[in-house]
Amino acid sequence: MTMERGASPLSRGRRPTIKDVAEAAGVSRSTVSRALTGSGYAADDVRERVQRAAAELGYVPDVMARTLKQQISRSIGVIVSDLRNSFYADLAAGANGEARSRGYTMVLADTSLSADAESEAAEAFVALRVAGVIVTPNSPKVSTYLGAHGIPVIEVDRQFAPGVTDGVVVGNRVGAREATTHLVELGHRRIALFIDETNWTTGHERYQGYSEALAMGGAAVVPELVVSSGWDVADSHRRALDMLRRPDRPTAVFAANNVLAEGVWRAIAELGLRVPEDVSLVAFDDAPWMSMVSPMVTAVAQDTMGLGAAAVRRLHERLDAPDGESLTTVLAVRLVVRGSTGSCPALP
Amino acid sequence: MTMERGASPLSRGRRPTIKDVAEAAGVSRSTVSRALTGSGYAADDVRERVQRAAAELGYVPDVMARTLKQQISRSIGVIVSDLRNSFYADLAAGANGEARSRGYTMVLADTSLSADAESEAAEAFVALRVAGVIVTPNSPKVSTYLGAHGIPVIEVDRQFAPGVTDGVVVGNRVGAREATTHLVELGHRRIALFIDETNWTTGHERYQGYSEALAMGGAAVVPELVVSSGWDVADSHRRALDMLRRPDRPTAVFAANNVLAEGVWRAIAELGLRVPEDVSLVAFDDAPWMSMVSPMVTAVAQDTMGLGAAAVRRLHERLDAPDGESLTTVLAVRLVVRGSTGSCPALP
DNA sequence: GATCACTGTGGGAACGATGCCATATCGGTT
DNA sequence: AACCGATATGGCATCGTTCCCACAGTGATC
Repeated sequence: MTMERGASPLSRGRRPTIKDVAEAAGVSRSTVSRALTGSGYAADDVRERVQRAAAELGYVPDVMARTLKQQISRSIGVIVSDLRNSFYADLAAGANGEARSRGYTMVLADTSLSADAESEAAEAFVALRVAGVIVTPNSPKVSTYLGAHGIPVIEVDRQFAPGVTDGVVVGNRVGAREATTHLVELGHRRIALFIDETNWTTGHERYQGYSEALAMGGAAVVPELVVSSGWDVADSHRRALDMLRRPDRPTAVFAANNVLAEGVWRAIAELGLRVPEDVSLVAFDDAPWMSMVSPMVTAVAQDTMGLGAAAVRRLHERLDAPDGESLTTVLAVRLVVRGSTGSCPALP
Repeated sequence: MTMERGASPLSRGRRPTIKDVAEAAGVSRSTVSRALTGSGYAADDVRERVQRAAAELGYVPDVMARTLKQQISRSIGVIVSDLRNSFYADLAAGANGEARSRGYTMVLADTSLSADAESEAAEAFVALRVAGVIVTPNSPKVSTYLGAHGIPVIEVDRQFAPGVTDGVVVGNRVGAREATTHLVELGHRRIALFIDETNWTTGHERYQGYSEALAMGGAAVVPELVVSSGWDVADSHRRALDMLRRPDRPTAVFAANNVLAEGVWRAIAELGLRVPEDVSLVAFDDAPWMSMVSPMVTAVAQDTMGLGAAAVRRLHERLDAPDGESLTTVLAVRLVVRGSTGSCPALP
């Protein structure tokens, strides 16, 4: 960033173009281009003169024009569901860092959980001719649409088209199994599951992990203990209240994402239940608040920034090898045991 | 990779251009442009034919080319300090929503608190020829640089160049005064201030508010109770430990942002102090965790998404009137009294 | 002294879209 | 019959950049 002084040549309306630099340096536009980008011949003295002229004029190449000519974009699109959720914010932060270090800019779209906004964003990215798109998809539509337009897509966190589209996800099944097994080992058998949905991709896998762990503990899935409540604190809060008020309430709850965990936590607090004496809680995704509360919440921690960074890396591999086999990267998760999980109250 | 070479008309590799649409519809490029954008004459049947051809080809206009020709960009740059901090994430979410509703795309740069990254981002935005930039600045440099390049800047949350650059901030002084007055009214006099810095813009104003409230309560600022610890949880945590271990520890703490509040909260928990019996805490910026912990933290709540949205609105006003007087918008804050603040222990 | 390789530079055609201007057609008026 | 305004369309320059190609100069080799 070169700073300009007072009456800079910039301050008069029109932005300097390569032509202005060429005239100032007394060479042709071609030579300026070569001198500044470093591709092709340029005598040392000429190069220096051009660079000085460019600096004096405050010339900054127009990325639009360059991209138009080269037909190669240096920006990536990122579509996330909800920036206000720390998970997506961290994801975006991770993607941003990796993109920056590779000289890419990041165009971000927060869909606020709206399907329309997701499609809109995809269209905008096609129009912008981004090099690729990273998305936490809510349906297969985005990937299909972008794929049809020849834009590489990396599905993150959830993956609707494994084998067709690249993906970067975490070990959902293993993580959910570890979390639930942890509860089983503490003696719990009536373990509730709060989850957004159980049919697709990530939700399905977490449900599988939960169910496997129960089976290994000799218990079965009790349908009334499985709550599918979407991505909504209010709803999960209400349904947690209902469930925890019942006399045959579960002794432990596994909340499959940080939003649902928040609803459950609020319900527990509201009912004055003691954690973990009355009810244990374990969450998938270690949100910041979970280590602020008391007791701290046991959680399956994901390297969320790493997820974003890995997605950008995967995208670049894809750009380098457009026809390579599509790949799903699975990142490890880690169960962080904290105070919110304890022995089942029914047992000694 | 399977996705290419489907049955779609797109899959010839090359993306369809306006020329392809023109040929398919049997008209000229000009006519296509007029028919699709709706500016200028186009017979109904021709318009329809063109639209159908465009739809069939999956034609999406190239924003780059359009922008280059029109010299008017429909994207804005947003520079925030740290997306992982809920404050900045909410700000970005607010800006994104408002931008989307106005048909703008958002290019986001997270500087990770690095000054270099801030400059880099500014440069990238000049190169991208964005319509304007919204920034939570860490120095006056960004605004100066972008201003010199004729790019409108809106400074958000902090403002280094009031009267020169537009700004959108909150009532820092009033908010800090209310927070501190609340403590004073509860009988506190030894009130510590944790703040990032006290010399510029937002930090200075919050310090002023704190100091005014103390004065109104008949107390003076005690330098050793004012901790400037930057944007760093670890540092504020350590210094809070030091301060709260002393026998003459403060009876209340005002943490001037959510990061510092986190450090203080952790220190309080670590020392086993009771809140608010042993020490009261009030924070500036109501982060999500503050209503999850027990007791909940009294905080000065800002409409953070509103801040981002207001910045985008201000930017558009600026674009409509490039030479208008520069303006600083001040958004109201609201003290949310919760359980973390109580009567001073020394008094009855 | 002709040929060649190499260095260095400029001219000009793209890239994909827009929008000014010229032109064409047509019903209606002078 | 000439002219008009309105409607409708195409031709072409243009935005800022890159990069292919032509060309000029310079030594060195045959």
